[in-house]
Amino acid sequence: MKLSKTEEQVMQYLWKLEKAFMKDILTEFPQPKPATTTVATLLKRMIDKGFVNYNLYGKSREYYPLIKKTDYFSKHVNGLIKNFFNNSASQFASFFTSETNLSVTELEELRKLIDSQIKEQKK
Amino acid sequence: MKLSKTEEQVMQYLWKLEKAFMKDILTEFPQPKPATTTVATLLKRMIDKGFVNYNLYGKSREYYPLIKKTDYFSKHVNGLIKNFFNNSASQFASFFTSETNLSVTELEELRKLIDSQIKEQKK
DNA sequence: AAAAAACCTCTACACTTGTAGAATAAAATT
DNA sequence: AATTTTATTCTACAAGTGTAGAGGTTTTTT
Repeated sequence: MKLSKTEEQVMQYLWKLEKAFMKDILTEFPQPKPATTTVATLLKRMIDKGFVNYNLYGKSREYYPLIKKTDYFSKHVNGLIKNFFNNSASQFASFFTSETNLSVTELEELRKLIDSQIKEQKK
Repeated sequence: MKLSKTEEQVMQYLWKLEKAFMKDILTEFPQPKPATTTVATLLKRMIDKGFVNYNLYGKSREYYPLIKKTDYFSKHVNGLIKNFFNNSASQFASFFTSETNLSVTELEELRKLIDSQIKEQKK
């Protein structure tokens, strides 16, 4: 099961806030804010899909994500990789470095990261 | 305008084949193949969306993509980056290296690529 | 030429998504 | 306590998607 674009947006807020009441979520939305009922519908759907749950405090619900952002995201990226690069992450990586416009600084940072990854894995 | 998941699949075949008659596209699909009419519908929608066009050879159409895979893909990835990493490609990159499981060899390859990118940009 | 296969458009239909009003209940404010 | 605000569920509806049949035309095969 997958979240739709807008549901993903709500998810982002939940990941950011960790726990949130309806009100908090609405606060996060930029103008023009959607109707409360819209967000309520989304949350309900997300609960149905198993991505969100809530705790009851008295009678108000404090919503929280059931999946970690990184987990959700890896699945996402892996789907992308599978879809576009015949499942080759390295092919994707090479595409990525050449096609997104990272600055030299960012590239150097990235190289540093890769180096530490390599060291990590060689252990 | 965006392609749906299945349309993307057809697009993949078109990118691979470069040009293709209906028959060629159907051949690409793994079992169980969709009905011809299904693919026809998809192609029509893709034409409407402006992603595909065709040449007439006698009375049969040879379909071809109007957008390059890399172009389509960068848009895609950039959307992803915007969505998940507040528009920071480097943040995405760092996530990417740590969360996808690239082997040491692949990482080293990637580092090589980055190095040449850096050189490229410093010119 | 007759039959079979291929292909295109139209139509259809169920499911998902974006969006929100109506109705209701509960909570907060005056 | 009365009013206003907030939250929740139901209902709704248009647009998009996955899937394919019916009908018509063309091309290929027998």
